Amino acid sequence: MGDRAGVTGMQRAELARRTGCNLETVRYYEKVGLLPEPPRTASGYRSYDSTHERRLRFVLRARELGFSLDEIRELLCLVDERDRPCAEVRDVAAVHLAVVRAKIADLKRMERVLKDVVAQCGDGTLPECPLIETLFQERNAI
Amino acid sequence: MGDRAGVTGMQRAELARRTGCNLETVRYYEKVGLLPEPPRTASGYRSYDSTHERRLRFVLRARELGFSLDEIRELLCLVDERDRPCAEVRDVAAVHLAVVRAKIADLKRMERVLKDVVAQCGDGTLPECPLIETLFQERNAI
DNA sequence: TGTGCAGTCTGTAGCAACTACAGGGTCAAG
DNA sequence: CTTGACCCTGTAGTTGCTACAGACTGCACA
Repeated sequence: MGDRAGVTGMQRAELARRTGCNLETVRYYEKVGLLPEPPRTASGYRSYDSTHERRLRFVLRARELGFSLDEIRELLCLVDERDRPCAEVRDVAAVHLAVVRAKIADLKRMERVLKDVVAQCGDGTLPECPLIETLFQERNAI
Repeated sequence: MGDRAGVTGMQRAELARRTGCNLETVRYYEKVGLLPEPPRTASGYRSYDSTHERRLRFVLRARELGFSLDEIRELLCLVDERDRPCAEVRDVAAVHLAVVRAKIADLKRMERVLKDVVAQCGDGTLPECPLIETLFQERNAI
């Protein structure tokens, strides 16, 4: 409970711990404009609160879903505008979904070829390795 | 035919053109030790032949299959050793296959979530965007 | 009051795997 | 003899972090 509501005065390490984010990455996200610059204590230490935590969780979650930092920046703009961003957000996600699917297709092609050649190698006692032979063949023959 | 047998005295641009490799990448592969340093003309121009082309094709093809440059270096060592590398080559490929499969699994998880939230957004007229809400939720809830 | 240690700050350098210049040299055609 | 296309080198940029070095702060314990 106390863990969820209105926390203030967090230092970087605590924010990182609470979100599971790497310590340095927090500062990096601030540098590239994904997190707002937090207020500072008298001695210059960053002082985070729940809004920072919420925003960082958003970024981390979007990264888990494979969004690039540019895409996340775009999403955050839409979130901030609050105008009726649902259609635009959906479009960003749909584009990203297409990219993810293309990557899956790529990897599946790789997987198929690799599985085949590994199988052809059998117990590895062949004099001419079929895998090596495959790799010396033309590209685009996949 | 003339395109396949014993070509000599190729310049970088021709090697790149023949293999479909980016011009700068040829030099990069040489720098990181994936291609041997070719002989030079009197004025210092690189002069490639079919063996370079063959090796470059190997590298490019392995890259297409997602092997890292380190893995390719390892494969090329095994190719050069020629001792009976089939078993070792198969092991390198098997490890890589596992990595590829893990990536596919990752991307499929992303795809599932993205597909769901995009569908939830429907025609994009909802006041509270379900995609945004999802992104603000806990991590590891995928 | 001192001292030690953990935390924070900044800037910068490193990783993969390229890609793209800038600023010069070379070479063949017209 | 000039023009343009090629070649050379080294270095800087890309993406998304991660890890340091060197200095400062802040708190507990003796």
